[in-house]
Amino acid sequence: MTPLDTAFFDRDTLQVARALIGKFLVHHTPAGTLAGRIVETEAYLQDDPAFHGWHLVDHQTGLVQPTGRGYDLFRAPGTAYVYLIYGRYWLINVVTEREGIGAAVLIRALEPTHGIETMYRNRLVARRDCDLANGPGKLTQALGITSAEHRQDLTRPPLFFSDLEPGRSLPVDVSTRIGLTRGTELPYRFFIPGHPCVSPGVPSDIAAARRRIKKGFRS
DNA sequence: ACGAGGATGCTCT
DNA sequence: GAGCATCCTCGTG
Repeated sequence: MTPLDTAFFDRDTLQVARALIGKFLVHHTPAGTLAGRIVETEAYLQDDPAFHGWHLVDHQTGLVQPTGRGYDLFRAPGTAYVYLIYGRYWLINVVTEREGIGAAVLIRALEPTHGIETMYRNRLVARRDCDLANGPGKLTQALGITSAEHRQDLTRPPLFFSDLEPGRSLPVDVSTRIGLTRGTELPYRFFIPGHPCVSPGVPSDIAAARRRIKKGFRS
């Protein structure tokens, strides 16, 4: 289980988000090794209204205010950015591109492969293996990831990425992202088409279009 | 199957 | 005070 190194994350974020599909997220915990194959990711870029560091950037000059939670997205490639959403769920990103550039990849879904029994204990509502980690809040629950992992170096244990199937190539599709109100038109989501463990969410622009149709608007 | 609504706490977009 | 890169439950069909 060799960790992916800093160089893997120190490059174009869309490339990293695509390359992470099929890699594994591994967490060594006291209860054993918990891991899964990554089947869905999203990229967040410095020049992106959905990016948590967007308000820190002067988009004319490129200068960055080094304050607040969002600044952790400008740290060294391979750093964990873990935050709480809706007061309830932890989401994990890995920071990309060189230090000082703001960008990250959100891990959105895993196919559980190691420590599945422990994951069921971490997620009592799960009925099938794919229910354990088919969403960004679910996979952190399954793998025991919380704010304790925020700003950890993800290029070394206990929490890291690994290529456990070198040479294997999987199909990857692209779409717009899920659960957003801004940046909804950007094609920054990557996933394995038809994979049963991809999250059930609907891309935000498609969801919005459905709501409009239901209210009686025409396209 | 699917949709509506609520939980819950941190950040400031 | 508003908004949020979510998930679960409960209602209806």
